[in-house]
Amino acid sequence: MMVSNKVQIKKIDNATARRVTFSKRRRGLFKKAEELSVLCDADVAIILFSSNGKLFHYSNSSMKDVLEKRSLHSRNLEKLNQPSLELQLVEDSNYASLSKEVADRTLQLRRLRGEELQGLSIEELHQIEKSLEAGLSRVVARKGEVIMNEINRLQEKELKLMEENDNLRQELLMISNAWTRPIGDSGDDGELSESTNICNSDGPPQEYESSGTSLKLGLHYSG
Amino acid sequence: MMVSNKVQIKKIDNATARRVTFSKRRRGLFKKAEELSVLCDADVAIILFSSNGKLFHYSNSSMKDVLEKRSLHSRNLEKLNQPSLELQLVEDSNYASLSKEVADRTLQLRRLRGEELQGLSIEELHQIEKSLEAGLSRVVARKGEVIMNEINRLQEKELKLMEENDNLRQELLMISNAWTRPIGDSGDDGELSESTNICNSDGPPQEYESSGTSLKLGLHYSG
DNA sequence: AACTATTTATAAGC
DNA sequence: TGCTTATAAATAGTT
Repeated sequence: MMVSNKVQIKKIDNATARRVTFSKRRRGLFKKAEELSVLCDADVAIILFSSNGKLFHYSNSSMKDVLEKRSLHSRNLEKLNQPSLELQLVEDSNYASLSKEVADRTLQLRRLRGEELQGLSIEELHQIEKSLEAGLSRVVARKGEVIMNEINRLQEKELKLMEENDNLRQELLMISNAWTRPIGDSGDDGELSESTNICNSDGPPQEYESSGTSLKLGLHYSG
Repeated sequence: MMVSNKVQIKKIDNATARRVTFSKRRRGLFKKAEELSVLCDADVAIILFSSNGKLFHYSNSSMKDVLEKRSLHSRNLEKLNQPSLELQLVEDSNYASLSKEVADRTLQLRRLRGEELQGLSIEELHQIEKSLEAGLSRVVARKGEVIMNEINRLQEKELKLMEENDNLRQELLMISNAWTRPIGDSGDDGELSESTNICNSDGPPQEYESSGTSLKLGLHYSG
């Protein structure tokens, strides 16, 4: 018995059953909305017309004023080509609540910057102070993380560059050896000491864009 | 495991979990709304802002056309008939920029709370830190002001009350003197020492609502 | 409205 | 994000 088989999602013909289901599901829907707004810190508004044309609505606190003001004294906007009350509600509340959110968040931001504090109680000021301290400690912690990451990255890069330097020095040494018994022509001195301006191991670290380890000097030696 | 114990309906602290739950429950909510509208032939519209300020909405078909066609807003329903295309565009961009502002401020707020910091550079983190420090110092300063004001206010009130006390004591003294040579009738002892339960200068400070300094005891003495 | 068998939603894990 | 699954929650049908 009870919920014997899957409910077909189609219009309920029996008017009484429809009213009952409407009531139950309306409550369920509003409850879900409430939970969503609390759990996820979201703002939600629901406007609902029964098949008899009766209006219901739900909204969590921060949207409440707008919706309620509207639905209570259903404003005397212009009547002509009235796009129906419900749509006005939706549209107006959309825009108005958006405006409200901007204003709200702007005020919060300014207070976090230490502005617009007049009229706040000691307790409220204390709350803001706590919030700032908490945020500050998180930001500082995060900065520390990022800095450590950066340092690690730099250290790794340094290591890599030192390796690369070693490789370069070794290749240079090989070249140097190759030049001591030149095969090709000319001979305007084949002097290449281990300390040249091409690669000075004592100099400051230079910016290598990870150029690989093979030497490309444009010199062609054959050995 | 899984949904092991009853879920607490309170704000989810973990930002990631909150986003996931928001997505899931948003889908659930919209589904419920859809079912309600079909089963019960109702009209329903839902407007939803995530905690990041992002806008979502649902509406069943009979509300949908208008909602979507007019991008769910248009501030000036006061405008006659169909607002011109340009006007709608202006409104749309107004709305869009408003939306953007909400998102923007929301992000700023969250970062000031130490959330959503991933991907920020050291410099950016440093800016936020500076901003928090500046805000904190202003808030703390303001709190100091408010506290000092409160202290001053209390001190002034204390002074005033002490004055009032003095006046009351003096008046009492006068009454006391008056009673030592009674003019009226009877004589059931006119004993009124300086220490009565009417005004005991050694008692704890009492809450006087600044009742002025003249004595109204309902006693009439003639001297 | 209250009750319950059943369906549905969903939190946690991956 | 999407899928899975154990469990909590919603609810259809009946009283």
